[in-house]
Amino acid sequence: MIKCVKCSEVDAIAKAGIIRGKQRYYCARCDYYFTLPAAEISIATNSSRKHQPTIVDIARELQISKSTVSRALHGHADINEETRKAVLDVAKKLDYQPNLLAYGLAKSKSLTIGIIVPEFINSFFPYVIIGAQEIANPAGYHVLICQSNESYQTEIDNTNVLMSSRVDGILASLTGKTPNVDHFKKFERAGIPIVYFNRVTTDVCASKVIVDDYDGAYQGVTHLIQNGCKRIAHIAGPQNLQICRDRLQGYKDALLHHDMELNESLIIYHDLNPESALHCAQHLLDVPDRPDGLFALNDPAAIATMQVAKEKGIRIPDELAVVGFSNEPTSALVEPGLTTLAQPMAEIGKTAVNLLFKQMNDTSDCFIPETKILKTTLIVRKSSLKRQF
Amino acid sequence: MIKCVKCSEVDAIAKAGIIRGKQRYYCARCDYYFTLPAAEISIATNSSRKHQPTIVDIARELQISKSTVSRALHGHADINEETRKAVLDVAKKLDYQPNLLAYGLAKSKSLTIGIIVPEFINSFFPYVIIGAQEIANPAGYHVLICQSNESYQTEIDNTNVLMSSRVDGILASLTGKTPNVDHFKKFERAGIPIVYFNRVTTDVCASKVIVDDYDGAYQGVTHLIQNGCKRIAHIAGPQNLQICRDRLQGYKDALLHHDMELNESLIIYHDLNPESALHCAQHLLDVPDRPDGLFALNDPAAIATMQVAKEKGIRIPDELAVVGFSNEPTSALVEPGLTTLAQPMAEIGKTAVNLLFKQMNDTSDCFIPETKILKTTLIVRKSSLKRQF
DNA sequence: ACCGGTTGCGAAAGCGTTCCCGGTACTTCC
DNA sequence: GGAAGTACCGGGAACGCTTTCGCAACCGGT
Repeated sequence: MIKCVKCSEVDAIAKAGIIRGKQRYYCARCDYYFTLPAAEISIATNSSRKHQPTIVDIARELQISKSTVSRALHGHADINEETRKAVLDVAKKLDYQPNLLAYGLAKSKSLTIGIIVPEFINSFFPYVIIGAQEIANPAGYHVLICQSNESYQTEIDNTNVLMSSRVDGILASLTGKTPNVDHFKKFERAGIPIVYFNRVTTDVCASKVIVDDYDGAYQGVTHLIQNGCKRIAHIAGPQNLQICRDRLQGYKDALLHHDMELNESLIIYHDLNPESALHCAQHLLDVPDRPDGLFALNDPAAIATMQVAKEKGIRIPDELAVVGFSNEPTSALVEPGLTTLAQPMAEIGKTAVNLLFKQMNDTSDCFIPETKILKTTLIVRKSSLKRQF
Repeated sequence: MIKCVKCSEVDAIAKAGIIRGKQRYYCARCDYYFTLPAAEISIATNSSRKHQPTIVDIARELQISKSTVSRALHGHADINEETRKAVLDVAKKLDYQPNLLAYGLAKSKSLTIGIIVPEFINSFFPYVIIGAQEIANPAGYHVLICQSNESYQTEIDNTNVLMSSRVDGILASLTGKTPNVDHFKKFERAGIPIVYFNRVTTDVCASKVIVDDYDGAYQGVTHLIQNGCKRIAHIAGPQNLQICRDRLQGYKDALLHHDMELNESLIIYHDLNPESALHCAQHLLDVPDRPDGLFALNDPAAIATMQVAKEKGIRIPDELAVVGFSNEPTSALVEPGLTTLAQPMAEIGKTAVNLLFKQMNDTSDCFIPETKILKTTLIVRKSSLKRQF
């Protein structure tokens, strides 16, 4: 005996097909289609994921409205001190944790900043990230880390992930293969501020944090010259990156200003993949007229070269003096210690986040990007001090 | 001339105080309080944050409902192929990116897994994270990385952040100071699966991924014994961590099984802070009856000891043979190369995520935790091969 | 003509917040 | 004693999405 769920009519009911596996009925009297509720099937289905307390739970417990709870939790005005305390007590009792997703949806901000780095196996980027967190966390922001793994496609994917996550700002360091920054344009269009650091390009108008790469390279190469090197090679990076062009230029200018000849065959291009470093080193040390000095664009490349040199029995620094870039912790551990240009890694992260915050809080309609250039410091170790000199 | 916004009465209007800076009126006829709307003030306020396209935008463009758009975007059934294509086209045209916050709110899942690590300066955890991402990303999950910086309080804070972010699962490796895992219990209560890896404790019933630390330590110490060491020291870790207890036990048993005496004064406890490593090394090498072999609980501690030994002019391995643990890339770079027990780092990450997914998809009401124990491999380098032996 | 069944889509209820508006009750002041 | 002002609180829309369910339109077989 089927009763219409609306008019409780019994006689005017007709079957009206099957819908989603359930019998459908039609009540001719009230012209209404309906199916019968699934009769208490699975009252407690799979409730493995328990209900997390919400402000509504707190409100119910205290018999007040959720607006009041929300106000209380945020120390808003318009709230009685006693009420506030009561809310805070219940919140603690229920172990309430605000739902950041709901918060983000309501406020159109996620309290998250995204960081895209090419890798974090070497210490450079981890240190930058730690610096960034040191500023971001106390400000209530947390950090979503994406690594592009030196892959252009992954970098694009990462931008989409961060876009979907509705991050409030971006810190980015490009891969060596990124030909353009079109995939970052969407952040600009969406009004999401972005600060590039370290690996930047010139063809974009945005805030940047870099070190004085030209100057660092110039210093490093000059140091090699002063230590008696006559044929100085350079492991350069991908030329899409400004950082690599600057270091290359610093190398070139240092040679020229010291009246040394510039030999293109002594410049090798590294694509920043770990394996590539070894190939560069091999190549470099295999040429007939071997260099007696090397300025590498980063410490891993310098260290890789030192390893290969050792295998070949080439003495460092006497037969080959080496200077790296970054002063990663490892450079102090290798034998001999690697002379290198220290970058203020944590400082880079901090500066970048500060720049980002500045841009996020900027209310003027036309924001003027800023470029911060930090200084490098030459750290002299044994890898560059030729004995016979 | 004020008109009541309800009944348009003019005469029965009286002023009724100021509310939030605005004049309030009272209409005696309809017993109604009201204020006047703020008359078009700031039509275009600060719209620096542009509107991101939503499914409603797509729906409007195609004159269909947002339900249909949602279905189309997810390749649902109940959708006409043509409609689906049209939706996809418009989505592409508008550069639509789904709002993960809204998605998460609606579905009560964030497609995010949280990872808590004590640090990521050394290479171990980065490699684990990369392994984890290799499984998580293709499955549509992304990873929220928190580092506790070896601080118990920060670890607690991190659990709260991850709770608020409504992550769908947790991978955790504890600090050396974590006395208990009460702060992780909330995940259990909320039904959020959690897998501990590497730095685990015994006092919790959860899935774990570890390596056979006991066996690794046993192998390492045996190797030292076989290379002629008579007095083998051990830099041990905090005893709240099972991993450290196991390595210590492996060390002890290896000595006992080879009829060597166990000298408690040769065991030094490292709290895992970077500076502490140097203190341990100093202490170890300053004792009058210096050890001739060292098994360190990890590579950084082993390398720190090698550094200190070098400064003191102690020859490695002849005067002090050293074995580390983990096979971080640096251990191959130091001089002499560090003998160590290789951990399958990426494998640990992958296994942990797989275990997590297994638990997330588990529908049975009582999940049985699993512990995966991976194998270590002894990598012999020069730091342990005494010449005169 | 009617029933059984299929296909495709729309309406609307949530998800957990925030925040704008009203509204009540009370105090203060002329 | 009435108007002005203060202190608090509740209702409800909005954020962008998923999902359930209702319903129209159709088709084929009796």
